[in-house]
Amino acid sequence: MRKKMDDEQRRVIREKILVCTKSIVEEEGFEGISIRKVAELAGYTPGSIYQYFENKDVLVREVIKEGYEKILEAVLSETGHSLTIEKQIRQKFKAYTRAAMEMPDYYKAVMMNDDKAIVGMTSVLDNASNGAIIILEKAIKKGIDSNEFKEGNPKIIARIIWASNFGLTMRMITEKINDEETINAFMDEQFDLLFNGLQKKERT
Amino acid sequence: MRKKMDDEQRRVIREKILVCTKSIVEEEGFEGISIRKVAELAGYTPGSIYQYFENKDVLVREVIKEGYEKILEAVLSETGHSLTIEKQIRQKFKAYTRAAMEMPDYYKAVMMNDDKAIVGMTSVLDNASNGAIIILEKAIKKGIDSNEFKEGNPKIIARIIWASNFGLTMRMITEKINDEETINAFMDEQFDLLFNGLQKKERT
DNA sequence: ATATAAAATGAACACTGTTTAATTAAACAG
DNA sequence: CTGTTTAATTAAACAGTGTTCATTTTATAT
Repeated sequence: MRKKMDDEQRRVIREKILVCTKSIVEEEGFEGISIRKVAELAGYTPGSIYQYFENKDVLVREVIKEGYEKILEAVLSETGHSLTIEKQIRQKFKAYTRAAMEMPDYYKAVMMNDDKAIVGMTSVLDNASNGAIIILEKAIKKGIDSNEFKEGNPKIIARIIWASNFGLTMRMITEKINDEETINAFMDEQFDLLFNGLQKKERT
Repeated sequence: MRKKMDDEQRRVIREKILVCTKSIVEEEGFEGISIRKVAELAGYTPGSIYQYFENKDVLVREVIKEGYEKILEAVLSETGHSLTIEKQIRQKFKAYTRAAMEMPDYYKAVMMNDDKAIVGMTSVLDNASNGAIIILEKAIKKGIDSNEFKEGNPKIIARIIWASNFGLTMRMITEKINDEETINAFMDEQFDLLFNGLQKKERT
């Protein structure tokens, strides 16, 4: 009797299917994914794909997840430990945005999808112990406690900064703004506004 | 010989098709739109739809456009002329966001679509003589000229505020935040940050 | 070599957008 | 009222989609 594939064999085939799907995304975007195309590229018939992925959604979700993880890696590999906390945050966000704009399809897919499983992925940022949001939240709390920042809920403020950054990134992607200088100008101005807004000062 | 339909007759039928499409969107979202469903609802066969709309994209684009116009109306109908400029802007943005969150599918469709014809629609906001962005831009220019706001490019700052608002709105839609109080808290905090950041003051 | 179970296939189903030949319907002339 | 003409509508087909499942192929243990 034919032996059941072990987990490693299955993993290899799943990986091959994922790689083929990603290559389709690179050439035709997420809309271009079709089970038949994936199958042909992987050297299978369409039906076989279902032996490795429950359905198309699961396959696509996996591809999105792996793409987004690459974007997140850009944040984590950006250390800049010698700078002030504000500059650290700024650099991390900029690294994140730069990575997102290099994989716009993936960024869009993960940020816009209201599929529960994918919304959950975005909150990786919120939950991961060293995720950008947590670092940001702690820095803000520190600033408030030391009376440097104005009063406010650090959790809410952190999320607003993150959402604001997302909005600008998304608009730059949608409007196909590619010029590195323009991108930098927009991002710097946004952080200037937001961080300046955090300072504790009376309004004139 | 059968007379050609006049423009009014065609308009009426187009309108009927649009109404049917919108009713599908309301029940199943934009993904639910299919020419066959639209045709059946409108009392036609699929082929006939193509007499009134070049293709599905054109039909969908028209539906998106009309939906977004409704969102924009909310901004325009929000007068609040007795308040300060900052409060006017704040109120307009809040009206816009509230309208967008009541028609999330349409807002999402218009803001996320990189289809040239639809990106053009979003710049209605930029171009319309009394669009939110222009008002914002003028107010910012005034603040800078009167030495009240810090130095900066009003066009860029206006776009950043708009993009930041979009980001927060989109995240609240995606994360299905429905509580009116929470929505208000997030929006107010965002404007506090951004407008406070605009003030001309030395950083401590 | 053969039996057995797992993997892979191929065909089918129900759907999609779109095109086009054929049909139906309406308005005019005689 | 009867053709004729022409526009509106339809029905059928095409190529594509995701998915399922009976059938076939394949690899292994006996």
